[in-house]
Formats: sequence, structure tokens, C-alpha cells
Amino acid sequence: MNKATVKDLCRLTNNYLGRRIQINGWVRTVRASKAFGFIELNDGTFFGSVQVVYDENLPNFKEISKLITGSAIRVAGVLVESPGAKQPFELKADSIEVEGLSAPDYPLQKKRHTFEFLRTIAHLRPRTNTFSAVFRVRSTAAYAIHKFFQERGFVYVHTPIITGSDAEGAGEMFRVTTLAFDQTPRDEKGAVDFTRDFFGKETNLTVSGQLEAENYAMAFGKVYTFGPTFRAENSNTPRHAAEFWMIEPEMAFAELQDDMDLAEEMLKFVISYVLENTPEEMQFFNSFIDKSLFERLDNVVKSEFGQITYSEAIDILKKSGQQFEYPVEWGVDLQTEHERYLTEKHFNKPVFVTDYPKEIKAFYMRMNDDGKTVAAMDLLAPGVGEIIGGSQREERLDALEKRMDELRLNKEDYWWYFDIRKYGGTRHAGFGLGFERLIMYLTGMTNIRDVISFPRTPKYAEF
RNA sequence: UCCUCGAUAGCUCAACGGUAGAGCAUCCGGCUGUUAACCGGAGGGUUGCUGGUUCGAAUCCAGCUCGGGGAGCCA
Repeated sequence: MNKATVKDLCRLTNNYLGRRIQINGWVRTVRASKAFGFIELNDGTFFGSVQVVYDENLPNFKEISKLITGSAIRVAGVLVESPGAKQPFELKADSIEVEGLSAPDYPLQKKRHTFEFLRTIAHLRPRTNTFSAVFRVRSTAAYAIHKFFQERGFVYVHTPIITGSDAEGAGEMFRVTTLAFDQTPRDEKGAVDFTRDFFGKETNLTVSGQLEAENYAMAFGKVYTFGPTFRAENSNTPRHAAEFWMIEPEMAFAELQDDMDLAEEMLKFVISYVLENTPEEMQFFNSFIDKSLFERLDNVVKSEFGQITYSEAIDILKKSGQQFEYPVEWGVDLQTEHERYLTEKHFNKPVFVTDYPKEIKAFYMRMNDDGKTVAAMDLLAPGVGEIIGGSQREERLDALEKRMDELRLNKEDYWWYFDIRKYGGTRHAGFGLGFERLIMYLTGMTNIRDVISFPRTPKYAEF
């Protein structure tokens, strides 16, 4: 007898029809009658379930008829064509063994739940249709990311999670310490004495692997990171989490245009790969989560992304005749309403905005010849806003140091970052992609907490 | 952090100043190739918390807690 998966049965039905097989899975629902019954069984390998038919010939017929939703069972029987209209085949059980009975207070009902409630049972929600689909797509998308970069010669770098540089410039950080915080050691001035901490210095969870990735790009040419990232910002929005995953490619001998080309190619690749390899899940999202999903994704894959400078974007916004809550002026950062206008109304496709004023961008971005703007790019996408942020990095040591002086950054912390400019530095560029935002874009899910298995947000670290 | 909306049975919701209900889930029974199965019955509630107004509060008011949406920060 073959052990099979629901995915096998659905994809390779003819190989299994008429044969005796075993399926292990969890009960989605039982419809029991006096002398027979049906079980909807899902084994997690596939979006769909398999219908199991059983009758009173089973020695444990009564027990099976009383199975509670969520129970784990092992079913053996012959796969046959189904007379029912809703499924092409079904499993005619000759044996059903209960692996693990579910308790009567199993919280998932057959009718629909709100996502808010399901967040409170994040340990059980992957057993629902939506989350089953979300996390299978997430897995497939992660694979697609690796496939994309690996096939193009990028080396996967694991950058540190604990970082000693306290000024990467990407926001509030979580401190990492073994000091007892109710009696921290103090120096002569009364300040906390971090020399007595585990690492002998102040350390935090990383907010970005970029600086380290730049170093590795100067050895391997093309690298990427893909790992967890932490921001201690008090952001209470559907688009922010304290712990999320980020992808950060970095290329030596590359300029901003190369960076944008890479970002565009990568996005199109991942979208195509996911559409091709998880069609049932994507169909589900298009039907029940976001009815314009396919249209939107198709549009992205087929279109040439737009590309304008920040200055051009300001002009477009000024001439738009739109009333914005935040007035548009050269020098101010683009607000969400501005970004949405550009990508959803003006272009109606993803658009790169480049060459921002230096004042509103990070210190490491390369100064343009005008002395006012830097070689930065944000990719704005309809529906989600900023999905990628990147730049060409400042490779000229003097220009970098000058900029850091202006911003009063402590240059001593960056000696190793300066070294790659000193010892055979090259033009180089990279970007950061928030993985969860990509998943939101791919699935139409509108809350980041619903695309992370166990989300961490302000005031919330359950599970 | 700011603005705004909300919190009633395990879940999804109704009742909007006068005895707190339904569907699903659970338990018991019936029945049919069923498919958000169906039919009958039962149990299940300090209406988020604290205080106030009132003869009387789920309902009106205030504060707090938690959650949703929008904004800021960002990916």
C-alpha cells in the first residue's frame, strides 16, 4: 500500500485511481449518517482536501462518526471516481485509525472567522483555508527568491542578527544584553557600563544586513541576504511588524540603473513563479481575498515599470490638481497619499522614484553631481505603496566621511565599513525588500500580521 | 504616538432605557451519496473593566484596557 499525499492525488490522479493508498491528515468536517458518512480530510500538502467515504463495515464506525473537527487520523482505502459533483475522486475507506482526537472545544468553526479572531489562535489558524494558502505561498515565494538569486550567481550571505553598530540609521533597535536591568553596573559618570555586558559593548538586534552585505559584495561580487530583521518602532499599522524578514541584494560594479533592473526582474520572476507553482492558492486569493489580484499581478509581469526622478514626481503631483492633505514641495518626503497617486492614478503600474533630496535619505547613499540629491530609488506599487527601497552606495571615502560628519555620526563605529572603500572599493548598489510586504502583494492579504506565522507587534508577543 | 470606530454565548452577529436572542460549534436523538449536509432537543452569558446618571443600563456619560481602520515612522 502506498502512502500518498493529497497533493499527489490531485496532481497525479490517474496514478492512484483504483489503487489502495493511505492518507494521513486532519479532519476538516464530518458528515455522518446512520450507516455511512463523509470526512473532509486535509493533510497540509495541498490547498484542497480529499473526501473520505466510510460505512458501517468499519469496526470503529460509531467512533469515526463522532470525530470532532481537527482530529488527526490515518485513512486507508481505494481511490475511486466520485459520483458527487464537487470532487472528481474520493477515498473509499476500509480502515480509519484515530491518531489524535480533538477536544470538543476546538475553536475553528466551519463558517467563516474574522482574521482578528484567528490571530488570537495563531497556533491553529494554519489549519484554515486562507492561512493554509498564505503560508504555502510564503514558502514558495521564499524558494523563488533563492532560486532567482542563485541562478544569477548571487552568493547567499548570513549577516549577523546581533549587531554592534548602534547607528545603522534605520530606526529604533532592540537592545541585546545579559545585564540585570534592575541593577546595571555604572561607570564613574553614572552611565551604564557596557564593558561589563556580554559582548563588552552595547549591542542590538539588527535593523538591516546591508552594511555587512556591502563588505561581502566586495569579495563575491554579487550577494544577497534573506533573514529576520527587527525594528523597535511603535508602529501600529497593518504594514509594520517588530520582527520581519528582509531580502537585501548587493552588487559590486553596479550603478542605480542596474539596481532597478534587478529589482524589476526579481519581482516579475517571483510573481510568475508563484502563479505557476501554487495555482490553487492563487485562485483562492483571487476569488475570496482580492478579486482584482490576477489583473494586478498580470499587469506587473507584463508592464515595463515606470521610472521618474523625485523632482519629476513633485512636478507631476503639483500639476495633478489633486488636493493633498500634505502640500507638495521640493524637499519634503513623499507621503502615502502622494505615493498612491503616482503609482495608482498617474502610472497605474509599479514605478521607481529616484534621486531624492539627500536630507530625507540615509548617509550611505551616493551623492549625485548636483550636490543636492542622492542616487536612491523607491519602488512604489499599486495597492501596497513602497515595496522596495534601494540605492547606489557612496563608494568615495572622502564623500562618505563628509556626509557622516554633516550628520554627526560616530565614524569610529564604521572603520570596517570604510575599509571596503579603502581597499579596492567599487561602485556598488543594492536594495531592501520587505518579504512580508511582497507576500501581501502576492496574496492580496491586507494585514502583515496575517502573513507572518507568529507576528510580533507593539504590546504583542504571544506564542 | 495622534485621529477614528469598535468590544454582547466558544465563533459570527441581533437586541439600542424596560425579563439578553439567532446561526454555527458542543452534547443527545433521528435521517438522507453527503459536501458551509439536513431535522428535533439540550446545555452554554456578572453584555471588556471601573465608576457615574436613572425607579430601571448591554443600551446614556466619563476614565481605563484591548482590538480594527487611517496617519506618522518605515520594509
